[in-house]
Amino acid sequence: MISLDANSSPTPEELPPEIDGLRMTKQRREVFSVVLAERDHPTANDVFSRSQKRMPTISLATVYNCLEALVSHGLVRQVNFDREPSRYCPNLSDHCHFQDEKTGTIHDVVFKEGVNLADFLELPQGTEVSHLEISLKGRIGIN
Amino acid sequence: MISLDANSSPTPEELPPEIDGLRMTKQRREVFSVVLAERDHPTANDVFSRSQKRMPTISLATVYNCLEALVSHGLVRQVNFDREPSRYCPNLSDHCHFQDEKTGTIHDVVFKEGVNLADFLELPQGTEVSHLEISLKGRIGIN
DNA sequence: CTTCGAATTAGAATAATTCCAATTATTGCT
DNA sequence: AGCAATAATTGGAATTATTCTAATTCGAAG
Repeated sequence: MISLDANSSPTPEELPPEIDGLRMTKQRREVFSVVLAERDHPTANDVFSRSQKRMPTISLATVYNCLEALVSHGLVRQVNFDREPSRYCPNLSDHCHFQDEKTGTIHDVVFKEGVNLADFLELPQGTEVSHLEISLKGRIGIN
Repeated sequence: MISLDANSSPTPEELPPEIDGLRMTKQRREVFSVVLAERDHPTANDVFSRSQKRMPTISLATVYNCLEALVSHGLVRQVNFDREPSRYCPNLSDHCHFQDEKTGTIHDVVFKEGVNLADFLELPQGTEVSHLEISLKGRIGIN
């Protein structure tokens, strides 16, 4: 299991050759380590420019490919706000996202203990939810 | 107040010359009536082609302008699913959206009675939520 | 009727993302 | 190890929803 400890994220070299059945190529390790390192919900472009520091030959298409691979294998979450560019989040715990309207910064927001979807939504019986995204926007009171 | 009755939506001519301080031009009335008429969460393009039936000279840019005006005046809601084209929804009651993965169809999902955001989210105190979007994807059980 | 700001229009521009075809890397086999 | 088959990477072109621009038209107010 990959550490989600804020103070020590793995370097690309520290990542194993395979995670959850996903072959970790050099580029995927680089991209994954970038997403793990700064948990600031970077866009694909952000990931691209950060990756280029260590791996100047990586291409933007590859960054998109790697992110897509990581997302579809459940190692990274894709975060969308309206029509803004997608962002990427390595926090796999159940949470949603709040965007500070002032700065654009995105914060993780966790659900209260024991909260369950079916508890607050009038879903038709038999509905299977495979994907849920909750996006909030507003201002943070305390600064 | 505009009727949200599914069986009788207003024709453009029936819409007043101003709603909520928004001047209702011919085009805005046309666009609004289209969104009110078929509550199937059309994209801007859908709205464009439907509007063209009655008003062949309307332009896509105008449809975007009108939708933006209606949205920013709170007469229509903009609905986003991942990176798909935005869709538009005239249902102003508190609800969220469920996309059937099989068909792509979007359904309104209402909250259970008396449910409140703060009840299930661990929001930092003083946070002001100005905008909330909940998007679900999955399969509908009963057919 | 004229004026003036707002709305509309067609088309160009933008920007995120995806596609494509060619190259390169990696795996599995013998 | 050598080789074939498969998968990943690459750069650049293509796509597509949306926004912008500049010119025209509309409509309300005087």
